[in-house]
Amino acid sequence: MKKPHEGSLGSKVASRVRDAIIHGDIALGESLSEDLLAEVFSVSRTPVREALRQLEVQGLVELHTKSATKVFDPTPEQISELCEARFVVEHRAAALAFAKSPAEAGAELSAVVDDMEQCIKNDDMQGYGEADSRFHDVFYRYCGNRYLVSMYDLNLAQVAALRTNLASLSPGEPHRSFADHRLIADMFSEGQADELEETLRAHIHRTEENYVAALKGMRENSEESRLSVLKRALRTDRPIR
Amino acid sequence: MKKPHEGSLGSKVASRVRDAIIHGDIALGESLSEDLLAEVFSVSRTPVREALRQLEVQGLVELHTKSATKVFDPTPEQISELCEARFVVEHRAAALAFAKSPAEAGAELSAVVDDMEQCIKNDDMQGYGEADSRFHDVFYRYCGNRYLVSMYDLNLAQVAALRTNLASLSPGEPHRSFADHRLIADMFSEGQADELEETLRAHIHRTEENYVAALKGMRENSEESRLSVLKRALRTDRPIR
DNA sequence: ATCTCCTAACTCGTATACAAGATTGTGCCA
DNA sequence: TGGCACAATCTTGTATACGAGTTAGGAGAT
Repeated sequence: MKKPHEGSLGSKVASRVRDAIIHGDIALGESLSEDLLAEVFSVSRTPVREALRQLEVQGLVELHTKSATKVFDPTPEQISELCEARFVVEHRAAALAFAKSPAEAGAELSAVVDDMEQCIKNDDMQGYGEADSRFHDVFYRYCGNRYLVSMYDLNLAQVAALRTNLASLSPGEPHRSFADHRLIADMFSEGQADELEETLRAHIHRTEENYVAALKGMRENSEESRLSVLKRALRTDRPIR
Repeated sequence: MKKPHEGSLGSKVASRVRDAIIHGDIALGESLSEDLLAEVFSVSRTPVREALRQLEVQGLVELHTKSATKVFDPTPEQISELCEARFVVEHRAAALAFAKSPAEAGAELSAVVDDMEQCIKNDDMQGYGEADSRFHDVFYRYCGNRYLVSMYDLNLAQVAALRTNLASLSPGEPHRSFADHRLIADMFSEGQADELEETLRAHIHRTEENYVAALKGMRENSEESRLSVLKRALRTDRPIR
């Protein structure tokens, strides 16, 4: 009795497309098509459809009947709502994680912050972004509530996509972001729940402001062949099976 | 440019199966099959698969590769986690609803509570359950955050299913539940945020205890023909299209 | 030159067929 | 009688074909 559809082609396609969106290889707002994706990955439309449904749940694409499906393209209001919802769930996850496994979770947080410091020294922005994801992931791995985890999954991918697509446009980052994370990790280790909540709120709120600000300065798209763009973006040289 | 897949067969099938699970026509833990559902609804497996994927997201069914898909069958721990997550999101939604539309939301809450009172007088348990759903729904319709709404959707159906499948076994209900709702509606109208949070927490916590207690007393299933059970449960006399 | 309408291409929705893994029951053997 | 192996059956995964709605672009008229 195995778990859901882990090894299915649909999940593999979903992963590839998700990564491409998160890494900015596919632009926000770009329109996709099931036929095109099927051709690119050399699979039929069936797993592609399943993949797009998964991505829709995570808010990465918008499906329209009998019309193109488009990569999500958030408005400023949407970003605010996303960050608000994220804070609501995450501060509770952090509290639960501290209640259940303060030592282990605290150690992991510190370790991730150290990684972040290294990435900043090496000017490795992608590495920093991934460390950022791992940082917040710690709360959910130790919170012990599968429903909070699935709620987090609802906006996890969107947050990651916004980070790589917009954060790079914010001057002063990631140094202020890094200071936040260091602070949060320390407060967690010392069990300062109230201070942690406030710092987490401030951190996510600053993130929100950065994204909204960066959003005001993005238009034009490259006018290249759709197929070739996707082939490069999705790295089809690495076969999906 | 129409919205997602509202009118699709997949969504219709999902609705029907969801209602059947919520109303207790399909037992918790029962195993389904795509072929069977397709036959019952006179559609192909394709929309059935899509429906099951939707229900999986809402936690109503569990999919297993190359094996049966089963209706969810929560453990006590799972119920606790469900209620915890629900409270986290809902108390925030309530706060946002009050901040945005205190008058309208308050009026709707009071109206729903009046409906509840009528249902109790008429001993209409199903009506009471639906009113219960509408009550909590008010917070989300006025909270103005689409992400909180989608988070709520993650456990909305499960909560409804637990209510009809387990709540009837709890003596003293729904009178205590009704008192909670009246209290919450009043506190909301008066803007007593802190008291509302505590009452909401107590309400959901009592709900949790009722479900967990009721869960300890449910085994055996009727041994009827699977197909005929489903045909009756899903009310195939009402064609799906 | 511009606007309108119509057609052709494109997109998703559904049905069907085939393939592969999982389950279950049965019969053989110890 | 108990356990094990095997095969028939059931389940889901994937591919393909067809249909219906949408969109975009071009031809024609003004």
